[in-house]
Amino acid sequence: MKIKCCKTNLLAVQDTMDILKGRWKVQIIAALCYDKMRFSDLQKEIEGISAKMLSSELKDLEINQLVTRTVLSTQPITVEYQLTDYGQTLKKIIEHLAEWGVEHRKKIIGKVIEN
Amino acid sequence: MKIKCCKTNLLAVQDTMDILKGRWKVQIIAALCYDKMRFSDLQKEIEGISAKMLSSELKDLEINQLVTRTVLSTQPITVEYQLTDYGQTLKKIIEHLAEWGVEHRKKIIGKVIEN
DNA sequence: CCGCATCCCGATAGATACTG
DNA sequence: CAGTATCTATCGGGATGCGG
Repeated sequence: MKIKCCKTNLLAVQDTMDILKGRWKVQIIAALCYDKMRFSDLQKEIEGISAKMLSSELKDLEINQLVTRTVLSTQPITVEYQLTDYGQTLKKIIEHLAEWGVEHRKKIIGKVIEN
Repeated sequence: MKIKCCKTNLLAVQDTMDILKGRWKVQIIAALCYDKMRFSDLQKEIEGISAKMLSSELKDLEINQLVTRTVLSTQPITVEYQLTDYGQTLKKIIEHLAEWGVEHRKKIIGKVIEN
């Protein structure tokens, strides 16, 4: 598909960003990319996130049908989150973001060494 | 490059998102993807952005070496912005975001029609 | 273990007016 | 035309405590 530079595409980009907005959503999706995870494991995996934010961000993602929430009748209760098929369609984007981030960090480190 | 689900990659993703964060940066880059543009044209192209935001977001992008700023000695003065080669490396990501946004909108519209 | 409720603060960004 | 300055409203998100 050919993307042209016009308002339609600016809006399309914005639609996507609206769903991924906030400090944590992309990281949550990235963490779920390769496996379902429990709430507490997600919180360990994602450095610095509070339970409140994890909970509310997951709810947003659930509303947008990117993740499913499964309550397990363990004692005490545990909850598993997992990407939906639809959520999986974001995987490629996440991978690109990660690759770019890695390259960017290299570039920054290179600069630091130069000086 | 193989991306694994580990903290390193969550951080890499976050590095990228930090650079693209805020309501407007991605749209600005998208607008500049296929041509350099003047300040006023950018403001027309990007629905709803104020001069203040456009100015400060462009400054951030310039600091991160994603765009260049060129003052033309016209009367009155005009300023052109254009993606750097480094900024161009974000083009693929933007395209993916746009494609996903288009698909997502289709999905949403489908839902609306269903109900 | 999971997650909601409340309180609170700093960052973000909109409106408006002004300048070289 | 391309910004800057100021003022304000809003929002993200941290801390803490409670409840199922």
